[in-house]
Amino acid sequence: NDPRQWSKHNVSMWLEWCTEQFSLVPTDSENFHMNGKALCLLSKADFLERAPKAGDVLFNALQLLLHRALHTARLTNGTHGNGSVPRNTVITRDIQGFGQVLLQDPASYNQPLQVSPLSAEVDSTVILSPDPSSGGESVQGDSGGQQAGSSTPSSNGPGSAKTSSPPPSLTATPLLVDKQGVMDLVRRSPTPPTPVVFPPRGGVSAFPGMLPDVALHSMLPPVAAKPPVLPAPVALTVPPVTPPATGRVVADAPGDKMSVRLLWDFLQQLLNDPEQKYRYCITWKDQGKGVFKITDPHRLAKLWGMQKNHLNMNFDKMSRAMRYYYRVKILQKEPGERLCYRFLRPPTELRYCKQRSLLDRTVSSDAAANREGEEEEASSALDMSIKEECLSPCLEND
DNA sequence: CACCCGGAAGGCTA
DNA sequence: TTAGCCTTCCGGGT
Repeated sequence: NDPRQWSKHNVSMWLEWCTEQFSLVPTDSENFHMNGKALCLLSKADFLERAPKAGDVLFNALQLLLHRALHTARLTNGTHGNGSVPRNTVITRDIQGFGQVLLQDPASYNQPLQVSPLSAEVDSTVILSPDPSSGGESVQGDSGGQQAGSSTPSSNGPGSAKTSSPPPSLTATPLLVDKQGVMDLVRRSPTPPTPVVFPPRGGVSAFPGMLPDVALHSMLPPVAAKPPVLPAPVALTVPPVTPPATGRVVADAPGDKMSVRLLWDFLQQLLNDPEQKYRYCITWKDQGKGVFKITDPHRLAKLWGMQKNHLNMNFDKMSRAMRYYYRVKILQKEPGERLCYRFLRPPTELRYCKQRSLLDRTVSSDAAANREGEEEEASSALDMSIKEECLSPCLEND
């Protein structure tokens, strides 16, 4: 019953169920093609972007579920009754130099979760703040076990029939979402439901919606030449997620099949952030040419690690991944300047080229031939893939 | 010391 | 089971 434990199937059933229950404009379930963990990491803006007409209600419904799940977990665990901020969670194995993650009061449904900027680089714990009414939630990262409600929804597998009744995981709960309550929340919502628009920047598009930007944004200090020494937690929106047993911290990014699981995409999204929130760690040098500079390799690597739920990520490892892109001509090093790289293909091209093998083939055939026809061949292979991919619906709004 | 490089092996996911 | 995409580790170079 904990939405964080839903499978993709559960998520899509929940979507259907909500649509019917709340008489919502049907939402393309492809836009929410993710598991519960990822779903919980979406911000309200993400919801609105994926479901402009129903996102508000869906978001609030989910927040209610989450709130309830947290409450249930607390009751079940009953471990943290000792006042102030309980330290309950180690997010995952052997975190090195990672910032604290502070989960905020879940009562404010419109602001899922808060994470402080990467801090002193010494703390390796994730702290879930207590619900105002009681202790905190405790989740165990390493144990692999799920706390409260450990009978995971995965047991209600694909066998469940498509009906108008709530998905199995929902029916099991007495009342998970009160329709009126959801509508109330929507009404009381301080910010009007406004679709989020990511303006394209320059020649490179910003892949709207692919990155649960809130999650990332919240991990970062506000744009500043030098990261602040970490004051109070910055408003951040990472829902109170259970430390992922297997999944990714940030999301199985929906909306695009490549998603931000890919490094180049991640870099592009940071570079193209509409508010330039990440320029302290990565910034365009010449956007037109795709040249960018990594200004803080360690923080960038931490962010990437966060994205992939590899919290031991460092720049050495991340740069290794980047070097694999040399071979397929996605990236190249800018000679002579440290930490300076160049994208060799526009993101629009890359987005459609899901199969690296395609790039590989292209590149290797290039090598076999001579250097001259390189780009053309690569391009034509990409063109083919683009043609194929264009047959499927495209969420892009470049 | 920090960055850079690429081989090798292995993990995770779809 | 497999392919893709890293992640991790490493030895070596600048």
